Amino acid sequence: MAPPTRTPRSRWIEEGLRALAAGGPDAVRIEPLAQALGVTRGGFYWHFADRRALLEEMLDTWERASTDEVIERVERKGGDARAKLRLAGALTFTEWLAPIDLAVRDWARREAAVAERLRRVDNRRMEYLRLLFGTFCPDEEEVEARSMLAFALLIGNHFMATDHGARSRAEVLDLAVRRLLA
Amino acid sequence: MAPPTRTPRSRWIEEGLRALAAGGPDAVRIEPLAQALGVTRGGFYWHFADRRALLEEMLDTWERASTDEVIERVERKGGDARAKLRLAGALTFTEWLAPIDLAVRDWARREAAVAERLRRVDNRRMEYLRLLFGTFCPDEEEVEARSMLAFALLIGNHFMATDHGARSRAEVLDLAVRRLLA
DNA sequence: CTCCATCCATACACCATTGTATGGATAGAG
DNA sequence: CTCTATCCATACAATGGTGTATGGATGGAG
Repeated sequence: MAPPTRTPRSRWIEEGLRALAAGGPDAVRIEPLAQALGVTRGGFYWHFADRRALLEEMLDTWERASTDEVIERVERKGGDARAKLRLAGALTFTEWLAPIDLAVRDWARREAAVAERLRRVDNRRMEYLRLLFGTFCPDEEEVEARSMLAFALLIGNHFMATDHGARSRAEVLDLAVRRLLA
Repeated sequence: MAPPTRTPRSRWIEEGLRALAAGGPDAVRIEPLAQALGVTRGGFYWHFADRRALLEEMLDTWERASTDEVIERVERKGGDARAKLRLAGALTFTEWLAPIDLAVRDWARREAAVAERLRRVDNRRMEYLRLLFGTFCPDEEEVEARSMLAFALLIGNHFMATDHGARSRAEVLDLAVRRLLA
């Protein structure tokens, strides 16, 4: 009754996320996407009502991948709070997720609906940070300050373009992280 | 010999920066810019060779405004290192400069020439941060860590979309800043 | 008053992309 | 083998931009 889906929704979404990561939301164009997938736009409008619908589903996919899935993996691996903090940071800013995160972050500045999603995602992450910092930080104000600093550090690490003399960026990052986990 | 320039280069650049701040580099389109200035594109191509040339000059303007001018103003005002740090942060992320900074930061991810400029700007800022932190921080590694954390905090502050329960963002920011200046 | 540097309007050719409409192609269920 | 759900190709009209060419306006210097 159904021949195997040749290029299903998921492939359009995947390719869309790749385009978003590489060039921002304005770079998510149907025509080039189809070209990248080796087909014409014909099939696209069978799967999606229009461009907006694709963007919407891309964000759905990203939202799930960058919160629940990350936290679940961290919890499954276990370890003490400091290890969990390091792992959570690494998993939310993988080579695949980081550029999408940054693109969405910039996108959110100009689209209220995207901002709303980012707020949900960031709040979920901060919630988790507070939980972890809270396990070895008695003062509530310090938990909040460290959580914000930690989150900002990860974002800044990707958005900053500085050299650090003899040190590598990774070394400086580690220095900063150590300070936050002290 | 010269009638008063009606809409000189500077007005195109200014409007261009406004568009960049609001919608990223892809939103800097000649036609809408002209419309915003109440003229047609006729005059644009008298001032600039093409769209690229405008973008280039916009970045020139931004580069100057967000480094030399800021540092010069901070030094003129004076005060101790901690006061200078706070002021420098406030001046580089004014309501006018902040959104341009963020847009350029995202833009730099996909255009090598923009990345090169941002590197210059960020290095100049970090240099200044190191200088100031160095006045009350003996350990060189700590100077580097604090400088990076401070810079990342300011960027993250604008790119993050979190709530903080009872506290306001400004309060949490202040908590974090205090921790960095301790 | 005239001239000319400066800026603007208009028209043109061109391009990339969107969304719609319609007619296939294809492969597994039956 | 046939049927049908699924997907693709193609053609079309429309939109919104780019850059070029050309012919004005306009107002202060002289």
